Amino acid sequence: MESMFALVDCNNFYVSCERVFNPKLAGRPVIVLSNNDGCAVARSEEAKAIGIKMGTPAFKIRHLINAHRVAVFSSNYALYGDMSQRVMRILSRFTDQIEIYSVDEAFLDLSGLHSGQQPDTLTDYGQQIATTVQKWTGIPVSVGIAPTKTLAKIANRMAKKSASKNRVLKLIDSLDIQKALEKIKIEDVWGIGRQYAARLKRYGISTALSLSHVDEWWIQKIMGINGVRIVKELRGMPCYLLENQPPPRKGVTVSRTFRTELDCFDDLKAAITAYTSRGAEKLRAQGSAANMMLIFAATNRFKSHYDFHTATAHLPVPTNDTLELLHYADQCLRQIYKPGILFKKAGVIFKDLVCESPIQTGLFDTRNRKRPQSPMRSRNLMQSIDTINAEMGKNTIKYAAAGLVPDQKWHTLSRQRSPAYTTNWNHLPMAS
DNA sequence: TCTGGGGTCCTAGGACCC
DNA sequence: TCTGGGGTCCTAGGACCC
Repeated sequence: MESMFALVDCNNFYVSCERVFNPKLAGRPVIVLSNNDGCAVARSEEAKAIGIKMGTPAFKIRHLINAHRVAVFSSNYALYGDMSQRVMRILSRFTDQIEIYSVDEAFLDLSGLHSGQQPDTLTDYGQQIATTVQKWTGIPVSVGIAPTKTLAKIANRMAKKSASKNRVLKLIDSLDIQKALEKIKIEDVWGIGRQYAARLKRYGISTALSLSHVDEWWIQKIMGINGVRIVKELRGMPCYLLENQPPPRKGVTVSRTFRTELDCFDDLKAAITAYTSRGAEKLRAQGSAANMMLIFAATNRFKSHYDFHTATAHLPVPTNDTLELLHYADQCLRQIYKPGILFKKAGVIFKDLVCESPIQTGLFDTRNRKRPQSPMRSRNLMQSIDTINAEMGKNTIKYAAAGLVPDQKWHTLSRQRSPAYTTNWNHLPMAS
């Protein structure tokens, strides 16, 4: 059976989420900023049109924001995460052959639909998907349909640019594919970033079409096996399959930039405590336990002198117990902290993850001497805390070392966060 | 003054073993 | 003590993604 993929991608996702609950934003330039109100990470079409580029720091576009009355939002991950789930649930009604690729994109396997159908079946189906998502969530999406994921990415890109209201585009006939590849710049091909684009251009390869014609041996030398896969995919031979059930993550990271520089141990410790607890929650949520943890703290990377300090702890037994992890986090932090250094960012990384159950208790496990709790009791405690925090809101229960004062120096800054419309009863929008 | 966060895969090279 | 080749495992770094 011939393969056929659809890539469904939400348009300007974070901005669209804000617009759903704030209709006055329609037609206006709107941007959403990264953590700490740092960089523009989502832009409405109007914001793109006045020259706001992806990833630009907010302070560098202050003049554009003022001149064009741009609506600016801090990022609101509770809202975007919830809207993402709604979109994905709707897509799942169309097929169970779905791969949730990111917060705002999913691949659908439509090969069953493709074989022996009327010529327009696929386009109609794409329209139906786009219309349903828009109607039920208010989020506009584009749909690209093609025989490989790489071509579906390209089809999606072209669908977004098309002026028509229904943004669905299929690339199936080889002549259509040729014409499309000719228009796509090499750096816009999925898997070709800045470095490879520059290198390929030096060899005169500047469009997706010319990339599709290169010799496989040659591209293997330049880009390794992934280069070969990209070339084949551009020719219509699928190398990347639908990943229906994603494997558990191989590592878990929690890190943040602080709103100001910190040199006080207690502030840094409060931050690391919060990140460690959050990381442990993530481990438990995916049923993993860590063999190793790494704590890092860094100075401001935009200053002339940059320091990046790390310390690692190998855990005696794989664990996802917050109290135990906090114990090692503290040890690590004491290794890297030095008075007088101005830290701007810190984080925790859990690696060498294993499946959490059954808990393997090593023959020489001395954990019970250091930590009076039995593994079973701690597991029940962690479960209770996770349940309470899930039902009553994040940080209903937290660790005292993370600090009890609401507004701390290490917290991220978000001056213009919209309400949590869909996940907090107190923030429900009012009809007036 | 002000510059995000969290992932993946691949490859080359060194250590080690037989 | 000298000599050779080949396999595996691990790690760091580089590239990419959203």
